[in-house]
Amino acid sequence: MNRPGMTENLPSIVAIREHFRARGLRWTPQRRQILDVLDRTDGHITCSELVDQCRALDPLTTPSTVYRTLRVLEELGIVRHAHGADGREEYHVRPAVEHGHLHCEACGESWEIDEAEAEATIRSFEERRRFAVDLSHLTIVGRCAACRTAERSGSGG
Amino acid sequence: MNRPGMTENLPSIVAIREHFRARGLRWTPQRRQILDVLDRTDGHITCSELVDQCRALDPLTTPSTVYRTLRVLEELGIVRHAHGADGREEYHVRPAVEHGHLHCEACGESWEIDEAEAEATIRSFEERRRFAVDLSHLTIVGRCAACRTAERSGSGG
DNA sequence: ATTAATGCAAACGGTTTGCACTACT
DNA sequence: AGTAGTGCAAACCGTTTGCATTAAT
Repeated sequence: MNRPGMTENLPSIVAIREHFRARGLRWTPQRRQILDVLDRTDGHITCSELVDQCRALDPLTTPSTVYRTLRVLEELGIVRHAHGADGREEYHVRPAVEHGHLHCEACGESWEIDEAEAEATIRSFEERRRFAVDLSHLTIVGRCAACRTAERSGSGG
Repeated sequence: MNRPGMTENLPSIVAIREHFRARGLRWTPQRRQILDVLDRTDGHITCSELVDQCRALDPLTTPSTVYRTLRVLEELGIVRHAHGADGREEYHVRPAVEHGHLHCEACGESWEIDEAEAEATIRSFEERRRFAVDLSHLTIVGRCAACRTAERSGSGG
């Protein structure tokens, strides 16, 4: 999560505002609000989480506005969406470095996969198939070390 | 796709019927029909595709029955579900060998990834994180060789 | 006869849309 | 003033559920 006043994941709000205006898009309080929430978001967020968090700041927040804004932000390249392990739409705050996710199907925890970590994967598909893996869309599901250990010791449930 | 009379992906229908009965579950024409469609399916199928195909055989097919049967089949270990690149539920006909999918975000085509092909991926996460990749749940999204070539020659969209 | 499974129709949750209104530019 | 964006409510799509009925055992 970004520290207040620091934008690690997002270009500065000011830069984004200019980005909007340059395209003839308007800068509204709702959009600003959404960007504020995204700026505080670490990694990814689902649409409904975003709606909820915006509602915490402004109870009048409407889902349709959030969804529409998200689409605009994606067109501008500021966020990207992918589908999480449960099939829901997840928006990634566009990170300085693209990354994927590792998701444990036992405990539900997830972790980021950076390019270094995905290197073997990316390279193997590049070499075998000339297939360019989209790291930001990569979600690898399986079982994490902790859960595997727990399974081994616990009663096999 | 299986040739008629050959069941490569599924245990034989007879075996499955016994599987059902052994558990006190009932063998109905609807279930048989669903299994027939699954048996002809190569790799994976979405629920609605399955409903459609069943309807082609029997127009009276009801979605709820299909969804419910799919859940039972998953409990019996006969199929597995995952989420495709678009977030929809996809059922994999349980294959002799588990596999994942490679999905091209440009042309929408997809291919199977067998264990040999996923080896680098599986091993790298095992080694770095002790994370056991669930190959049958793996969907790697990116751009295939053909689309990359097309992009290079065509007008950069 | 027993009780699991079906079919229907309604509910559901996430997402999208049409439209009149608001407000940024 | 002009037009993009908002808010609302209704539509939508895939999926799930409750319940009375049907049918496999």
